[in-house]
Amino acid sequence: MAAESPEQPERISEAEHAVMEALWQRAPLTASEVCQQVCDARGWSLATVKTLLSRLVAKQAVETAPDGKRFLYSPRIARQDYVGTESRRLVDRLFGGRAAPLFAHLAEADALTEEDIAEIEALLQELKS
Amino acid sequence: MAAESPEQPERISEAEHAVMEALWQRAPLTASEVCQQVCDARGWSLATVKTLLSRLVAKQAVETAPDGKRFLYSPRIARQDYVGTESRRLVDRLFGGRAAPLFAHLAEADALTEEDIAEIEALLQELKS
DNA sequence: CGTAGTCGATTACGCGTGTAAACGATAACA
DNA sequence: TGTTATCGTTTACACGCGTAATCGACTACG
Repeated sequence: MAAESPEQPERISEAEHAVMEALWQRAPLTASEVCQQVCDARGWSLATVKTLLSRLVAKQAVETAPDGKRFLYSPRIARQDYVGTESRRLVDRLFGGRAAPLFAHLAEADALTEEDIAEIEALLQELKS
Repeated sequence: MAAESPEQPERISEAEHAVMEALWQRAPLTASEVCQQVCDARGWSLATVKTLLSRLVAKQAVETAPDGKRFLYSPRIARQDYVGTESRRLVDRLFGGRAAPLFAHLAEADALTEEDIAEIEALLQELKS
């Protein structure tokens, strides 16, 4: 029975998330490659990326595979899942778990493009079928 | 020209947010009253609430008005605004600022109730008019 | 007038996070 | 073979957060 997989995934911080994004986009990557993807944008040094990668490994969000002398890093959790739990968390915290108010907010804040609206409409159609 | 209102509101933490919710629901309140609203649910002591209130005052998210010997606390920022920036932050971070993918996610995760769907549909109608 | 309760303010402390330097092993090159 | 570049690991440190005890002032009751 799957033993006990507490599997309560440790929370990923914002800086760590930036690293995850790099890995989700392309993996496996070496630490240096990750740095190439994110260091400029965030003004980080390679050392910082290394720390973040270690922490992600500790949190079991990333796994390593030896490649000669160095390691290759790959995500262990799917972006889908991360994004899902984070969205859910927000909806729960701010809107009592209801998605409609969130949507209303985005609408009111003009955060919806024409495209968004069209896509959402299409999705609604699917849901109703 | 509105001078420079840095107005870059300091980030409100999750524990602080719980206190804000109490104040948004009813204000002004004394520290003890806030505690009555949240201490049980979060397992906090009055001391904790006081600390959080102080920090919120420091962040200018809450203001105090003397009432005899004690203070009454009221929110200085509107829930609307808080919720708006937090939602936006999430959409930016996880979905590149596009709301449609967020919506798709919620749909896929069955996080949408019938009611949500109906409301969203109604909102869409309004938006299109 | 003293004493107990109540307030806000101050101080505390451990943990996660952001950011990075230092260290030790190893590979590559001269 | 000695030196340099490169890895991953270890250690560091300041700051914000969660959680709270303590302190000094004041009030109200006896």
